[in-house]
Amino acid sequence: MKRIEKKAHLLETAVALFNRHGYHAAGVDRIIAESGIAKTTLYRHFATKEDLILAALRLQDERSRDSMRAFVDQAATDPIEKLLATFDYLEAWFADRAFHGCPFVSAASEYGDETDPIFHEVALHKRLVLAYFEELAHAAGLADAKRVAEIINLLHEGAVAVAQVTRDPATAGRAKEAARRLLADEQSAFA
Amino acid sequence: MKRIEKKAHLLETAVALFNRHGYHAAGVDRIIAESGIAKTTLYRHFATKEDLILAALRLQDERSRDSMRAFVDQAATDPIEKLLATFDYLEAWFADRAFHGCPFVSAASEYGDETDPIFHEVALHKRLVLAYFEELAHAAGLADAKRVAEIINLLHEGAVAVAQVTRDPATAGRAKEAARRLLADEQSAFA
DNA sequence: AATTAACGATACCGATCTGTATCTCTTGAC
DNA sequence: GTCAAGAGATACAGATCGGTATCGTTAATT
Repeated sequence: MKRIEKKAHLLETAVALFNRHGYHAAGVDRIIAESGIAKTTLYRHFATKEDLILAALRLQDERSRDSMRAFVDQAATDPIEKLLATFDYLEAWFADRAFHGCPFVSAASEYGDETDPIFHEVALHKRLVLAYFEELAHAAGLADAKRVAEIINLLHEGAVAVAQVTRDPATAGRAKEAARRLLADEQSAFA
Repeated sequence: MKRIEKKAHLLETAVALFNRHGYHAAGVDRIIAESGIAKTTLYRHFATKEDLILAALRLQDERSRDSMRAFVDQAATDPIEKLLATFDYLEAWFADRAFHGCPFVSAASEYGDETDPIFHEVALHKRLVLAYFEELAHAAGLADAKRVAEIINLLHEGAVAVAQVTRDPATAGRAKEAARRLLADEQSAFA
């Protein structure tokens, strides 16, 4: 395994353990044991555990937003349908055995101080996701794209939190139905 | 301070520290240091840290459901207005400096194993809150009270998650507006 | 008032935490 | 082929984790 592959493998292992056990509970020793890579190597790539957490969050930020976009693009062309398709993306995520809630919300729970770099990274991710919803709402020609995006975002976050506890992927479908009705309202208001 | 007061003080301190720093990060040593009570005393009242966490969750379960009910009862008499008033309760919660997200969702993040007693306690709380919404929806004479309750619940959880990161109490108002429109739909469907 | 039993503060236990120092080995350049 | 430089594994360091044993003190009962 090459140097860069080790770094990637380390990150993947860290992401999995952070998501399953939380950021404090998943220790560096556990991550290196699971990945089979030496601790020295880990600390060569990541100066501190905080750096590792930040890298794990950044990786998941890019990956999740890219894959949601890809999923949505192949699911629909109409912007309104794209907004609704984001909930199908959620449903697939919830059905994954590795789903244990939103890793960003979990990070915000464990590092809730607003001055913490980890909290900052979480806030950044959430802003980017919201911006994506707003982009879709704007493309749909909705009058108040920002407000619509916030509502879609609320339903997303709610679905994730509910599914985290109920472990029921159908939660996404209920959020989608609510979104559909709210979007219909928005459209008819300016028909 | 009497024995029972010490136990209560210990619990209050634990609740505050768990919410601010998370369940793993808030160690027993920190809790006793902050409360000024001996470790022996803590372990006389709570066999393990897990017991303390469970007690903290149960306390917050009772307290939060009781206070939400009290808030709602003094805010409105009509069941639909009561459902909407739950969002005003959220707004007041978000505005509290001690707000750091839902302590139950945070617990589920750190103890995500479905066999964990802590996870079980979280699931119980969430079921009870949902049952309250369903009770209100039923009292409102809505056809599908269960589905309505689930939607209200989605908006609640979403508002909490969003407010945890944005620290914006107005989030509750946006969720309330969405709820109002969805409830109007429900009512007009059977008008 | 004497005795007993429970309680609280301190010191300590082994395990685990993040992070580092050491020492060996591999690998690439000349 | 030789030497140098960087990477890996191991052992360890200091701090903190959850939990306990010891011991002094308080408080209730007879």
